[in-house]
Amino acid sequence: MSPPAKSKKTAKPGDEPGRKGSSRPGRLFLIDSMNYIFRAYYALPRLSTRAGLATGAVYGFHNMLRKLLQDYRPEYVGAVFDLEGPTFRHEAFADYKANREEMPDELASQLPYIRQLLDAVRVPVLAHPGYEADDVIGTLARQAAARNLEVVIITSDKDMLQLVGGRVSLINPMKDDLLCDRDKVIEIMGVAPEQVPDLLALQGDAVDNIPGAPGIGAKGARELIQKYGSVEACLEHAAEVSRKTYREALTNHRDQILLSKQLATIETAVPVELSLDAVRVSEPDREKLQELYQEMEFTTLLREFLPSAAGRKDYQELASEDAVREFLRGLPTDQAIALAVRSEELLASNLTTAALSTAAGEGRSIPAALTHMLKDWLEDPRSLKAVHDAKSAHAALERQGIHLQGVRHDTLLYSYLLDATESGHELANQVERRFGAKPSGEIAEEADWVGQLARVLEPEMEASGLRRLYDEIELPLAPILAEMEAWGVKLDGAQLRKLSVWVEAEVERLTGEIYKLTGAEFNINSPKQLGEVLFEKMGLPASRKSGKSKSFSTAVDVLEQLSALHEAPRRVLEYRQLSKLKSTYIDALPRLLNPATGRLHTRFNQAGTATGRLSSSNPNLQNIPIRTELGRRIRAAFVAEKGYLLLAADYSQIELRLLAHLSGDPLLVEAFRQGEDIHERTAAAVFGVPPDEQNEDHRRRAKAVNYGIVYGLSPFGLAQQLGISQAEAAEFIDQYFNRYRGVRKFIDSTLAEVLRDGQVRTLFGRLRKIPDIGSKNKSLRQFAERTAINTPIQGGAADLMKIAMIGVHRALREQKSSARMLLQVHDELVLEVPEKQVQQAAAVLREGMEQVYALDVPLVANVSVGPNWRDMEEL
DNA sequence: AGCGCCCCGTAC
DNA sequence: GACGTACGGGGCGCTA
Repeated sequence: MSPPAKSKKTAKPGDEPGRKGSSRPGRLFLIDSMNYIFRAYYALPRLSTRAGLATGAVYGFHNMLRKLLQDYRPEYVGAVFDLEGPTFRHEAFADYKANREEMPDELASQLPYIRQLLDAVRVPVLAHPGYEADDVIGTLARQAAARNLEVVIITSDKDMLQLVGGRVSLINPMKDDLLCDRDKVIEIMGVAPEQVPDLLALQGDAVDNIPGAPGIGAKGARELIQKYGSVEACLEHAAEVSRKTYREALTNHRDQILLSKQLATIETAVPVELSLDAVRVSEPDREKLQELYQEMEFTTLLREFLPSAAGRKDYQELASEDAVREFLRGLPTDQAIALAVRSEELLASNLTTAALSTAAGEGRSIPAALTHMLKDWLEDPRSLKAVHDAKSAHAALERQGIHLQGVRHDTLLYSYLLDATESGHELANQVERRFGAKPSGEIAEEADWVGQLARVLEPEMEASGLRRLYDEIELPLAPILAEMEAWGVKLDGAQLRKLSVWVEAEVERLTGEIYKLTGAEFNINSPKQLGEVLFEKMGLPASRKSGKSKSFSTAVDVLEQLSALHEAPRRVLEYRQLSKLKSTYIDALPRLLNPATGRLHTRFNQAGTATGRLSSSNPNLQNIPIRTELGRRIRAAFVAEKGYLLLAADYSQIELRLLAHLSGDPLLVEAFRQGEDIHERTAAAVFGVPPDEQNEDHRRRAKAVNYGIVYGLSPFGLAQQLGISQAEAAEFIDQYFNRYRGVRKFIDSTLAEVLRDGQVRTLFGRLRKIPDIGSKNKSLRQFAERTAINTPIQGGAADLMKIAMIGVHRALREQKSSARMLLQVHDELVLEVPEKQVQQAAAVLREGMEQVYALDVPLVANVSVGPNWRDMEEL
C-alpha cells in the first residue's frame, strides 16, 4: 500500500572504515567551526569548572562533533576556521561585519581548548589568511565534489545554502540535524541555491552587515527573486515592480545592492589544496582526550574511561549478521519485546535503525544495514512488541517494506489515554516524569525505556478501564493513520499559485484604500497598530479592550459594529479575510508539497487533544476553508489523482444525535427517529413558531442554541453569538430546557458524576480528568463544567468516527478495493477511489459509518463524490 | 536568531 | 470573565 521502499544500496555508517582509494570515494564533512561555536555558546546553559573556567562551548562543540561522527561515520572531516585580520570583503566594503559584536571573553577563553579537542580527536583545523571560513569551505567543497566525494557542510549560516547542490549538502546541527539538499534549499529559502546571494543582496544581513535594499525584507526579496531570477534582472525590471517601496528601493540603491551581492557571494577559488590524507578520520588520541576532559571537568565523559561501572546498563550494538541471528534465536517468546525504531533520510536514501530490549537495563541495537534481518520477527503477529508511538513505528518500517505486526503495547497511547489533558507524552518526558532520568538519545537505551514504561503503564491503563478503548479503537487506528499520512492528498499547486497573484493584487488595492481612508500608513496586520489608528487617531468608539486591557480589540465582531460608522473597518475586514487565506493556505500549502509526489502529507496526531479527537498539522488539513467563495477556491485545489475521484462522507449532526442518545430525551430522540430537521424542531420548541411559519432567522438562532448546548452555553455566550440581549438569550435557554427536559437531566447528572469522580467518560470509556470542577475560582469552575458537558459528546463522536474508520478500512481491504483513506475531519472522511470503484466504495463507506454502533437514534452519513474537494455531488 | 506569547481566524 | 476542540500566521517583546 505504501510507496515502494527505496533502495538500501547506499553507503551506510559503519561500512568497513579502513578501505582504501578505489571503489567508493566517501564523504567529506566540513565544519563551519566558529558558526557552531557561537551558537553553542549562546544556546547552552553556562557551564564552568569549579575554578570558574567557562567550558560550555567546548562541551557543545564536543557533543556535536561526536554525534556527527557517530551518526554519519564520514571518511573525512575538517574543522574550518577564520583567521584574524581583514579579508578581501573588507577591501570591498569598509563596514563589512562592522555590526559584529566583540567575542565575549568567556567564549574567547575557550577557543584554545577547542583547538586542543580537535587535536585530540585528530580532526585538522583548516583556514586561509585573507579569507573567511565560508570561502575556504566553498573552495574545498568544490574540489572534493570534483573528486567525486560527497560533501556535507555543517553550519547554521544561511549564506552557505548557496553551496548546496550536486554532491554538496548541508546539515544544520542546531536544528533538525537533517541533510539539506537542493530541494530542501528551495523549500526553506524559496529560491535555488545559486540564487541565495541574490536573495541576501536584497534582503541584507544584519549579522554580516550586508546592507541589502532598504525597505525590502525577507518576504519581498523572496518574491522579487522568484519573479525575476536574479538581482541584476530585478534591477533591470525595477520600473515595472508594482509595490512602491520595492520599486524605489531598487532604483535608489542600485550600487548598494550590487555590492551586497558581491559580499554575499562565497568565493570558491581560494588558493588552498584539499589533502585527503590530512582530513581522513582516524581514532582519537585517548590520552589527550582524557586529559582535556579532566581539565574541563567533564565528569560524565570521563566515566567512559573508567572500567564499566557495575554493569548496571547493558547496551550493545549487534554489528554482525551472526550476532543478530544469535540474538533473535534467543529472544523470549513469552513476553512482549520492547522495540525502538528510528528512520532518517541520509544522502537520499532511507535508513531505519532498530533496537530491542528484553529486560530492564538492557538493549541491543541493530544497524540499519541489518534491519532486514528482523523482518520475519517484526511481521509475526505472535511475536508481541512494545513500542512508543505505533503509528511512527509502522511508518518507519513500511518505508523498508516491513509490515509491522504484533504490537501489544504503545506507551504513547497508554500515556495519552491515562491523561489526555496532560501534554508531553513523548518518551523523554515520560522517562523524566516516571523515572527521573534523562535518555541520552541512544536507540538501545530508548528500547529499554519503552519496555520499562510499558510495564508501569499497562496495569494503570487496565485499572482505569481503558483496555477496550485501547485494544479496539486506538491501537488498530495507528497503522491506518500511518497509511493515510504516507499516501497524502494531491494538491494542485499551480492553481494556488495563480490564485496567489490575484489575491496579492487585491490585498495591495485594499492596503491603499485603507491608508487613504485612515490617513495613516501602518501595518494592517498588527492589531496593536490597527487599534491605535482606528481608536486613537480616528477616534472611533472602542467597545472593549482585549487581553489584560493592554490593547484595543480589533476582532471581527468589533469591526463589524464599526462598519456602520466608517468605511475603513469594512475594508480592514476584507483585507483580513484575504490576507489570512493567502498566508495560511494559498501560499503555505504549496510550500509543503512533496515535490516528488505532488502530494501533501499531513501528520495526524493521535495523542494530542483533550477529548479524543485527532488533530492535524504540517499542514493542518482539518481547517481548510469552506465558508467563503475564496475559501472554496482553495478547497478546489485538493484534487483526485488522474483516474480517481474523491469520495467523502460526513456524519449529519453526529454530536446532536449523540446528545439525544446520551440524554434519552424523548423529544430529541423522536425527532431524529422521524428524520425531522432538528433545528426546525428546536425553533418550534424555543420560539413557539410552527415549522411552516419559520423563517431563516428562526432556524439560524435555533441552530445556535442546539450547538450552544453541546458547548455548555451561557446566556452571555448565546447573546454574543446571536447579537441579542442576555435577557433574551436566557429566555431561549429556559425554553429549551423546558421542552427538552431530558437534556437538562443529562447535564445535571453529568455534573454530579464529575463532582464525584473528578473525571468524565465517553460512551466508550475514554476518560478526561476535570480537576477544576471543585475549584473555588468561579470562572475556573464554570469552565470545568462546560468541558465536562462537552467532552462526552465531542469525545463520543470522536470515538464513533474512529471505530468507523477501522471498520471502513477493514471492509475496503476485504473487498480488495483500491480505495484509500486520505483525510479525517472530525465528522468527515475523505477517500480517493478509482473511478470504477466509486459505487462500491461509497456503499462501504455509508454502511461503515452509519452502522458503526447502534445508538437509540439513527446515524446518517451524507456521501458525495467529485474531482476535487469543492465540487462534490451528493450520492 | 529563536522562542513564547498574544491576537486573530480557519475548521468541526 | 463570559459557549467546546484544535493549528497556524503575523506581530512583538524577551533572552541568549
